[in-house]
Amino acid sequence: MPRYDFRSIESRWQQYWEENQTFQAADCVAEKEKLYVLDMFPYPSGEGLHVGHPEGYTATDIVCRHARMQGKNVLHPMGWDAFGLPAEEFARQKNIHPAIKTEENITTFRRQLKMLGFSYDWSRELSTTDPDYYRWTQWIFLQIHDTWYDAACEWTGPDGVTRTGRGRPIAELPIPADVSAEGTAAVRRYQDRHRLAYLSEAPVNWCQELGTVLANEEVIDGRSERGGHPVERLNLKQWMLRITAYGDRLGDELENLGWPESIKYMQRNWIGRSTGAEVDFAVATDQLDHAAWMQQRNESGFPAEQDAGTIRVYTTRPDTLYGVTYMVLAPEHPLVDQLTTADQQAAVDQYRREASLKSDLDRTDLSHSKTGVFTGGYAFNPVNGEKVPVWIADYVLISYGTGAIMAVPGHDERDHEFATAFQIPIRQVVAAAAADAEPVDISAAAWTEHGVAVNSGVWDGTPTAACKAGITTALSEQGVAREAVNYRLRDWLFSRQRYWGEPFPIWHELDDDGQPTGLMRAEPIESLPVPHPHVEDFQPTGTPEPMLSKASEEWLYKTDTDGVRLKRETNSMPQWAGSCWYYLRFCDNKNSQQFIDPEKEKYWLPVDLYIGGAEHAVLHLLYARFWHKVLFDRGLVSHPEPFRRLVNQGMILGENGEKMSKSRGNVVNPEEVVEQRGADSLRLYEMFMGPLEQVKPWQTSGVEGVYRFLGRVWRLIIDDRAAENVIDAAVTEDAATAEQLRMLHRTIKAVSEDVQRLSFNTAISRMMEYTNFLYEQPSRSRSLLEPLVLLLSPFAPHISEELWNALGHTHTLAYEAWPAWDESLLVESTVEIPVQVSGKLRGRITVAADATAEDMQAAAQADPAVQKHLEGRTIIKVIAVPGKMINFVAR
RNA sequence: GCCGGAGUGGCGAAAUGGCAGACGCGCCGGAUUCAAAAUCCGGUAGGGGUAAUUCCCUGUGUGGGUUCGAGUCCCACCUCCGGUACCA
Repeated sequence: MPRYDFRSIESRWQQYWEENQTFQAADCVAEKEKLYVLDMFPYPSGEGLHVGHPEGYTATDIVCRHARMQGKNVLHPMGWDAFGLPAEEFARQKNIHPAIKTEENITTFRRQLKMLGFSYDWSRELSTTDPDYYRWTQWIFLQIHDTWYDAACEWTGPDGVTRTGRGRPIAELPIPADVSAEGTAAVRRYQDRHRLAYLSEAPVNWCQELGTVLANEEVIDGRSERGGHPVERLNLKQWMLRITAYGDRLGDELENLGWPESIKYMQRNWIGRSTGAEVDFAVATDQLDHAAWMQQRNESGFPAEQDAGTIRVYTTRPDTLYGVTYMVLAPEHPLVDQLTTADQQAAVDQYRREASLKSDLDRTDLSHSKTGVFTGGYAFNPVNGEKVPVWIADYVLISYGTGAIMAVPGHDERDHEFATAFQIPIRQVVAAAAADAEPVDISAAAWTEHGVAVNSGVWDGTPTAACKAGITTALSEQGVAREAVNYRLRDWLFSRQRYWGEPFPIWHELDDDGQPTGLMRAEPIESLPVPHPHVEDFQPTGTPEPMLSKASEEWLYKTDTDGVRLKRETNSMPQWAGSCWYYLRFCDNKNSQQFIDPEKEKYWLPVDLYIGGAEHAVLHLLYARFWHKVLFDRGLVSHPEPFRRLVNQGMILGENGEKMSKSRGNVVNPEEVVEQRGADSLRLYEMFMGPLEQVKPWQTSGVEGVYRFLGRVWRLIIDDRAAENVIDAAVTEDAATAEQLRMLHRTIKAVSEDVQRLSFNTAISRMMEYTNFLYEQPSRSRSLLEPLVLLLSPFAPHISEELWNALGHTHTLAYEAWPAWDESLLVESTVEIPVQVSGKLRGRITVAADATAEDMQAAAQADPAVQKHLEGRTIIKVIAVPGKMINFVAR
């Protein structure tokens, strides 16, 4: 019994915390400083917890327990990201309903997390699959659906910052007169085209085997990330979210976030903003007189939409227009047919067929060399009237820019490779700016640096930057170009064909023949949630027809009050949807009137610390920020960013230094560790392994080490030979000595500062050192032990509660004041400092702590060891840092 | 290719430009024990020297540099890990 019996201790305290609701957070406590600390909530897989989960979760738990002891009001919730494909795949194989399997998995996860003693406020638990939760996921979708982006709107938000561009209610969208003249149906279609959630026919990654479309990032080398099934490209009507409208703000507002620079960088890269120009090239035909076309453009100006008979390209290097020797259209480009001549038709058709079979990822695989086909058609270069051949090639993507490029092989690597392969002329139009630079040679490779224009008519000698601006302005005035901004970021493909996802709160109007008219109605907010329909058959439909189309007629159809027949949208939302806003719902998870009470939102948000794996660096974090900004624009949240500080925990590798995986047989099961050494040992070990953010291998013997440490702390206080928890005889009520106090306060300071910095491994080392020190002491004053228990409690809460109790306290230590250190007790009267001679350590002297440089020098020169090294040498210089070190520079 | 991050004992690691290797693992030795486990105490970068020591030399991926002084700052390079990749 008085041995350190973690089994009984841990279950007893977990029960105590639960019964006393120790960690329930009160909302809107004005007199306390709030702290919202969030873990990335897990997908409750059938495998249960792995050791990576407790890593981040322990880190946040330490921060929270520490903060409570500092008197802060702490929000520390947990929930489940429970929609998703694995449960559906399981259902398909075992014919068990995903809802049942999901509930089972959640039960396991909850039990495992409780077993680790995390101080979550479990009353705020939520699952994305709860109707009460997805009701509001659907509601937020309707807010996004009800919003258009007014790029010109200048406004000042509740944060006091003035921005340009705002998501506004669709009712405020100005309707052009010619549209309203066509009637209400035309107006509705016009609005639908401008919503932030819109339907679009687009080539998507369709996986027959999984029975769903996949996001680009879910496709690897032409196969599904999950299961490795083949993926093909299909044109399907899909829901898209207009995240590109927020591209600039998502990029710019990263600036002040306390996030790792690498993550910010990755997000900026993902957004990939570039600036340049759109330029129109007139398609050469027998009838076209280029000079006349230019004249006409000069009068009409640059058309907003690309007009017939012109190829519009996007370029970031308008300064290289004189170097254009050919153009390329994406194979899917609508002008291909028009440009292709009769004798090239067959080759073009075949090339397009081949390209259509490849996914974007196949096409962007750099390993294959450039392919393409000449269309037979030509277009006029607006800067010099040259006729340039137009090709099609799959290195140009229809989904980026205008789907067409002007090719400048002299100054673009891809164009150079292509031109070389097809013997197209390469022309130099940029030269090195510096007079003494080596001449640029573009025969073997493109030269992509900035310099000065050459072979570029009136622009010769103009530096690249000025030339870009100059040509763009000049061509704009002639009506053949305009400045343009492009993003690598695409609109977010938001629909899936899966069963186990949120239904869309959208109805499609049907005509008398039961066919969709293309007009839609939103589900009225008061009838949310659109319930997740029950089905019995989880086999994929085998077609792009979504799984939800297997639902009952009653779910699928209704007649609206005006007599219009309606059919439900049968696509479902992707797994990202639920995780886009869960951090908001934690603040107010039981609210049946609103997705969050504005008062609670103002109080708790933003999240002060968000810890999770780096695998979510881009997608989850970008999507959540996007939703948050839409809600912000619509006045539904008061902060522009959801997560103030972000930390990525490093992956834990197997004992062999490889990634943990079943196939490698190196998976460590946390439940077994808890079984053998207890939750406190697991928590402590995961924090002791190394810096939180670092990738580090598991060492089972390391768990043993921290377990021994906990045993040592236990025996500092408890007499482990007694039958009951009896305080050890060595524990006294005496006053501590000055040295003991110095060690204590040094430890308090170090641990406090380390916790602040999330440097948990060094904090634990400090407590170990202090414990080792106490073992050397002939007697142990209680005043030296109680603070240690408090310092240890965020790391190993169960043993700490037990020891606190044994020391005579009747209440939990969760809200005891965090120990304070007294700086005056830290100073020692004397210090030992190193003495160097010419930079080499030659001795040590002990001097008064406040010794001056002169005192130190005198003491050092009196030291025999130092004297030996100074003998016969001339001291050139003495560097003495009081209290630190002294160095004689001698010759 | 590009962009990050990291290279320190047998291992995980520590170190505001100021005594490299704290703390832990492992290993070695001792105490305790009939014996073992557990526990407690001591040692442990490498090489050399000494009867012994608070002795000497070398050492933080490689090569340069700045500095009285560099694991730490600067330049070049090597290796590993992560991310990303025809975005015009």
